[in-house]
Amino acid sequence: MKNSDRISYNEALNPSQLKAVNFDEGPLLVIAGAGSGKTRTLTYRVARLVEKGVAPSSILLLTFTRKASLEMLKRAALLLDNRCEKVAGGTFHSFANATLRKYASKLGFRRDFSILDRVDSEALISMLRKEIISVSGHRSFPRKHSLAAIFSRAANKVLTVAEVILNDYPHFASNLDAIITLYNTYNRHKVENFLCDYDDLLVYLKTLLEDHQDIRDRISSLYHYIMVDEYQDTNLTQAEIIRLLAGRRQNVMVVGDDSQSIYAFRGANFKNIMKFPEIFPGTRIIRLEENYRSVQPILSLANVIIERAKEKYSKILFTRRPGGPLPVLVRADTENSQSRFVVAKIRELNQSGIPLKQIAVLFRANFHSFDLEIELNRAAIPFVKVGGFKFIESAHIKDFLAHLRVLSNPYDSVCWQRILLLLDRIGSKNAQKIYEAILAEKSGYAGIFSVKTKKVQSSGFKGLADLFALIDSTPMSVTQAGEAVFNYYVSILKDKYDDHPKRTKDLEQLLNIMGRYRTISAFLTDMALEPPNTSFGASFATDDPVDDRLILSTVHSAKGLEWHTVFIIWALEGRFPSIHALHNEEDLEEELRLMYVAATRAKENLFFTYPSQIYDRASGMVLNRPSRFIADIPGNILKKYTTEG
DNA sequence: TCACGGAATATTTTT
DNA sequence: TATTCCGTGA
Repeated sequence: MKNSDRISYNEALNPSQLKAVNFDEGPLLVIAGAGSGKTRTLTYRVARLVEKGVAPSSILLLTFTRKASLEMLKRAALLLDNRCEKVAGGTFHSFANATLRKYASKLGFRRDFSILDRVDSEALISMLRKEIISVSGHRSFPRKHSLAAIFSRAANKVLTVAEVILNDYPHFASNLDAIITLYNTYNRHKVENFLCDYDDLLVYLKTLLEDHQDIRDRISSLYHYIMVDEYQDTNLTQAEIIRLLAGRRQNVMVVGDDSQSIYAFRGANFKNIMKFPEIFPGTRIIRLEENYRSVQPILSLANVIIERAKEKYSKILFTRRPGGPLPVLVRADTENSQSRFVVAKIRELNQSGIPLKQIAVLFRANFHSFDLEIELNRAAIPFVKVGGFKFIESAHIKDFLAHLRVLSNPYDSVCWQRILLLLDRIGSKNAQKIYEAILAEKSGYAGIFSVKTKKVQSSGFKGLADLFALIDSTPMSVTQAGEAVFNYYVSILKDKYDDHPKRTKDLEQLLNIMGRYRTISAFLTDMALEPPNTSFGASFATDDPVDDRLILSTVHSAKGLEWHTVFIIWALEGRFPSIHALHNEEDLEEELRLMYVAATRAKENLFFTYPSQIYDRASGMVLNRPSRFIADIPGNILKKYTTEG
């Protein structure tokens, strides 16, 4: 662990990186191009501050994923020593959560509030929706998924629901009033039942800092140095939180790339990075423009693509990796010939010695890979599709966790609903009644013991009450409580799913994880904010020795990654850019950046493919032109090619 | 009021 | 491909 030699910053870093790492006080904006060693720079800066004697706990490092922050601190610890692991921070959401638990009372909130993930908030919306619709009686009311998207967008962009609908969902305008009513109901319900969705965490933190100067001063005096990764992906609320935390010191270093801002649909505002110097006067700007990833032809093409962006910090990436083949644009006849071309090319590369896991196929939307997946199966090429399946969102995990969640927050209506619907003969109406009866007792989850309705006798309700009685009467460790729930739930699981062995394994693994926690709420918080992302059951069950697999991924999920060879399929006008973005300039700009992100994933080889003509059923349009982002690029930068047959 | 089955629908998703 | 939603019969 200990590294007694001094860190050799001069050898490890290029001049720009070094400037950023050695930067001392004041606001700093690092524009870090794709593949320019952004993580390296942050890591070295953490190490340097700690080496200089700055207390690790007074450094706050905020990121978007748990993986990113762990990775950086681990690498910093390797450079210096494990003091670096003590640096404060994590994700925006986990930081917000920790702060809110501490000061919950200031906001009139229970300390044991529940965190709703996307599935939970959709469930809640769906629950509340039934009441609204029966009143207003509209057909073609948006689905819960769309409703959650609208609400989240409103929160993230600091807009009203009406504005969001009129701007982005005009086809729901006829339901405007009902949707607004539902939104208000949703928000009220969350407050009354101590539920926080992801967006609330940020909004409440911002409110806390704004409304309570004493708390703001206390928190901001804790952190002498603040660093933010992926700043281009912050939304207005997050930018405001940073501003409020910066306090008088203004020692804020943000790192990002405006050209890689691709999360506007989630409320990210890439203008935050443009405006940073205005918010923090005296900002020093450092650009990292040397790319360590791609060969020159790929970089030249990427530069041409992003050149067309209207608003950006100008930067020209360069590389010291000359040579390499030109990127290729391949025109195929049909969707299937596109797939067959990709399969054939992958075979060829693989036979020439490129491991499958060094090859990725990227696409704009998840369903774009369906046909390719069929061809890959036929060709017996193993692959993994990333970003698809979410372990923590699978029903059996959510069922299990729901039983634990009502223990810490007995008002958690979403979980009660979930728990009760598992029982025979109990549907949404009965569940609602029982939930109200539990609350009426005003004795926490113990209210369940005194619930008495006719239906309740014949259903499995007794078993459920027994479970809570057991937990209530016996002092239990976290794991023991988990085991009690597990023993109760497995019988339901076996009834409900024919693949229960795999799911049971998942739960057993989850019990193992629980052993690491001292309290149930700590466990639940991590499951909501920093969950494990693989299915244990699946990895043990599919005893597959193959770990060399081709990667299929959406472009969004590919950000930050790199491969020897990258295929970008469906480089077709109407697909990429998406048909939904064609009539809005801002959306088109984002599609352009998305294409840039896609292209800059490749180290050696880059292929774009498109079918020459397809009928898009959703829009009723024929799509037959290559993506505008690469259509007119000269042949000395992008080679054109047509599949035969 | 619940359970079930068929028809309709679908951009992207770090928390 | 996988959900979600809605109508039907018990």
